Amino acid sequence: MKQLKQRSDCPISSALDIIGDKWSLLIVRDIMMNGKNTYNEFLKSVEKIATNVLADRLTMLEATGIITKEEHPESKAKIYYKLTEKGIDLLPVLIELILWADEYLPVSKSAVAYGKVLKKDKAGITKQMMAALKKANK
Amino acid sequence: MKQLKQRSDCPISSALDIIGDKWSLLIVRDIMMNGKNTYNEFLKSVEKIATNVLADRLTMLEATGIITKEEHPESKAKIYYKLTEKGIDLLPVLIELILWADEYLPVSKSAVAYGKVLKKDKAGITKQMMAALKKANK
DNA sequence: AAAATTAACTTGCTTTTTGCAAGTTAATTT
DNA sequence: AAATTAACTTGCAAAAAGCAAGTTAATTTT
Repeated sequence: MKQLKQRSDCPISSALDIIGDKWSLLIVRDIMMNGKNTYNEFLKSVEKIATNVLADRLTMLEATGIITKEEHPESKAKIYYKLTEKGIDLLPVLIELILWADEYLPVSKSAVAYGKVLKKDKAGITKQMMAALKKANK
Repeated sequence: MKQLKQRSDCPISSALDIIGDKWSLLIVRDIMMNGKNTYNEFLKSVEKIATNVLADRLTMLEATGIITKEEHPESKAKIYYKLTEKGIDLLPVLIELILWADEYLPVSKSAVAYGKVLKKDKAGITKQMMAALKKANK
């Protein structure tokens, strides 16, 4: 696995030591916003993560306490990945990334629309989503 | 240079295509919060970025419109790197990373203290910092 | 005014990470 | 019983990161 070392005690740097890559936050996104919870569901995302990289990221997200592996309620062949509270608390980071991308990068129509809604009541929507995620996670 | 391609039209993915790595946001941080503006100042940061990686990231941050290169006011030997508005608008992302790291990762005492202050009036402090950065940037 | 230093890179090389295709094993479905 | 699905692992090539040393122009020191 990609080794986990802290480059400094700066909070930004420390956060990036864990989630500063192209894939980790997409897995968090898929669980948080796209209702995905299994390896194969993550694999099917449009961004096409490589199988070994996905396995690696899942291991490290679990090791850092962002996700947990659980028994899948419907099948023993599946593993149910879910966010921990630490993982759910990444929501505000994702929200800010969405707002920034929405302002400056070419994104889908639906993302633009969602950005507009978000912008009007960022704090409220974030709070509400966070509460829903935490409630559903119990 | 690291090539820039959009993996999808998802805003989170698109943002990560640009700043989803271990170094880009540290350069933004150094300009935004640590008063650094030159190659050698970036090199001296505690996280110890490699010289070629720094050169690469500066090129790509400029190519994506997050920073600009300007004449240094004091010396022709130096280059003055500054944030664009697009770069300044990454402040909320950095703020959320700080808050998350502050809550879940081992960070410096001063970062913990700053996090507490931030938490009390996130929106207000962000707004004020943003205004100060944009004003200073004119 | 020559020599040393500084600033911003570049180059070459090794190590690490990513990407891709194929293979494995257990559980589930046909 | 055979085929499929789910979650990985393995092997290998390509890309990126890390490290040390070198280059060039500007600036400072002697």
